[in-house]
Amino acid sequence: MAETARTPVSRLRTDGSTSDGTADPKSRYGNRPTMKDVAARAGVGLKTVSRVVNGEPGVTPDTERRVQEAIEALGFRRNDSARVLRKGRTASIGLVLEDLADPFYGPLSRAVEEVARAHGALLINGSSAEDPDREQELVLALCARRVDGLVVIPAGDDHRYLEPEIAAGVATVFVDRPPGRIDADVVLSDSFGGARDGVAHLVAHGHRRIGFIGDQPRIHTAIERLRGYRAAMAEADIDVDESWVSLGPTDPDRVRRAAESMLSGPSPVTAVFAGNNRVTVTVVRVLAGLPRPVALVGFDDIELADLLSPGVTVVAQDAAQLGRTAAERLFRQLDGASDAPERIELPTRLITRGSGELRPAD
Amino acid sequence: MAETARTPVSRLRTDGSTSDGTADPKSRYGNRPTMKDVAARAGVGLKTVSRVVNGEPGVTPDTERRVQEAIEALGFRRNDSARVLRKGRTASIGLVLEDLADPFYGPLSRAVEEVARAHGALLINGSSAEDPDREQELVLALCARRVDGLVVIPAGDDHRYLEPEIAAGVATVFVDRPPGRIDADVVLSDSFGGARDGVAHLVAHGHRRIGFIGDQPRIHTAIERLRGYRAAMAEADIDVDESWVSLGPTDPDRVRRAAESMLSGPSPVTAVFAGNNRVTVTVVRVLAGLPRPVALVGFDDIELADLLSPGVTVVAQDAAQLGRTAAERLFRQLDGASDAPERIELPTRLITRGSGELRPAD
DNA sequence: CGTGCATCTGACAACGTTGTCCAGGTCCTA
DNA sequence: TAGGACCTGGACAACGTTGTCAGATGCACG
Repeated sequence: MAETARTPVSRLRTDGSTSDGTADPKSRYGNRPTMKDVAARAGVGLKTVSRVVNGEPGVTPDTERRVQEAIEALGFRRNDSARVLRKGRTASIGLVLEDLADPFYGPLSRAVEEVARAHGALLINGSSAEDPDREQELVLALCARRVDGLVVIPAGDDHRYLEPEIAAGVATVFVDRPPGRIDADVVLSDSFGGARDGVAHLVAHGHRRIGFIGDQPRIHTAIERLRGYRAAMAEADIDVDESWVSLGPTDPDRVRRAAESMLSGPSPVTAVFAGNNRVTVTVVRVLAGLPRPVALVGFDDIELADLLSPGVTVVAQDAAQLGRTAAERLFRQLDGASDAPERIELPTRLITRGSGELRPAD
Repeated sequence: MAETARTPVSRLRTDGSTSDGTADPKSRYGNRPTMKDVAARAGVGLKTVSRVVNGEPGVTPDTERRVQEAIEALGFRRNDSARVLRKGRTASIGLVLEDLADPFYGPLSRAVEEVARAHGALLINGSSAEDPDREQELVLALCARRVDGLVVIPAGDDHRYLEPEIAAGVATVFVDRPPGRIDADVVLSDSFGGARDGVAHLVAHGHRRIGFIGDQPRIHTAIERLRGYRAAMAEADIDVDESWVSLGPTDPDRVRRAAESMLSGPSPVTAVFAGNNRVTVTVVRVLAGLPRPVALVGFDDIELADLLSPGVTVVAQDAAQLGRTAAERLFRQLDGASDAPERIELPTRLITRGSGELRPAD
């Protein structure tokens, strides 16, 4: 077997090999019955079975019944691989996102699935874990499986590798972040505006020393939200002390250190803007351990935010709507619409619950 | 096109038809280059291209280079449908669960994906929305796509329709709930024991009138947890007043009504055991609006549970571990292990945070 | 009773890939 | 230099399905 793949085409194992190294094309375990078997058993021709299976007209009820019986008896199930080979479309779409376990992506994924289902398609998804190589590997594996379309939440910033795919007719829509170095449909939330509104909200409640904790700077939403933060600060004529700003991975340890650092020192912040749901959760934990109240506004809504005290004020984006919009756009492409690539931006919504309305202590 | 599918084989649309009803097998949009095209361009034979693409030995470096160049130039991507047809394995597994957007299933799904990835396989998933017909439709669609294996969180209670598939060698593992009327591997959490421990915890803190709000009675985990509740009550010699028990859909309205009903009336409960994460969240909301404290223990951990006041005491199950265990079992089947079907039960863990330690008010 | 038409059925090729097998070439050794 | 071993490359069939097209069957009518 291929110990090292010499080509970038796909690193996924699709040969019949098992882990112990045997490769036996014949013993494709269990040898399923084919239409030929059904035809033989029913005493009809191959094509007649095909007609019955696909509900095509031109089969007498009696013949159809015989075929159905044979199908039942043999446990026949049409092989869609062969069908796809013949017909060209797979009725499946791919979704590549960062992490299915993140509460932001679950609803997004589900929304994409629902739209796909409405169009008779299945969803194949993969998590890139924020790794550009893994994103590309996944996307190409999906293309090798000839998905009809792709919904991609990019991890990388160069998607030229998708050019041949798009040229070959694979419908493609990016979500949450724009693609890099190619032109394609993209559906975004208004990260800039949302962050600006959130920070302005803190300013309106008297804060001037406001911290910003965001995701890694190579992530588009992170820099957009930071831009929104800076815009709101500039509009309020506040000079941003760079010790108030922290971008980086969103694991609890890093966020905790960032928060603790900007909450102490010479000019401690009196309010924090958290750049996404994971950051918000960690910041809530940090603030809960402090003696003095610190204001907080987070990007992304989080479950139970209303039941904390104070409730967590957030800039909410509609993950499901994001997914739905992208998927609908995708199927419009598949239905032959050939509009120019479009950038759709969905509004965010400030939900005030208390934490953003705290006044500065000093 | 098929206006009504006459067969249950698959209702998904895999013909090349577009929504406007045209069907054109030729115009399988974009006509991708094939190995034949690559071979022609590189001036070599078909099989030589195949060898290069698959990293097989027996190609001179010079020839390989020419082939690689042709692949690059044409944007060739191997068609895995054809490959699957030839080789038998698809290197993909299916996951059918209730709802990807549920925070319990996200991590589970991700864990399955990680194991699949380690085995070089992709994950196709579908949400059954707790509808047995939809579950079957999804499973059969996955089988038609010839997934190598299936991880199923059952919605229905009769899985005999899977018999031909399993006989044909489709590896199958059930998770979270056992299959109905067939024998297969299943990975469960200890719902009975977990619920019993949780309720015993409430009893130990002096409660005798304890409510139980759970999922619909056709769901295995719901009745197991109810059984655990009854066992703990029996061990404490408490007669259960049936007005304390409520099973049904877990939408907020129904749960809210159930909670309010058992919290009022002639013998109001002083504590509630919530049957899953969705129920817990709603009950927390209801209790937050009450003047007097009511004790609560929930099945499933929920995010931020520690930051509420009081913190929510839960019986935690490890969703990721559930998924991981199931997927590993699946790939053991695929690697040829032919053990008898097994039932694996993972332990739960009581996490005390305050809400379960409240003493009854009366 | 033969012709024409409508309806139903089946033989065959093709989709793109991989496994088998053989041809032709190179290189080494006797 | 002849013979063999070895290496590289290509022709061909097969995987299971569907589209095309022609053949078979049945029936009505002249």
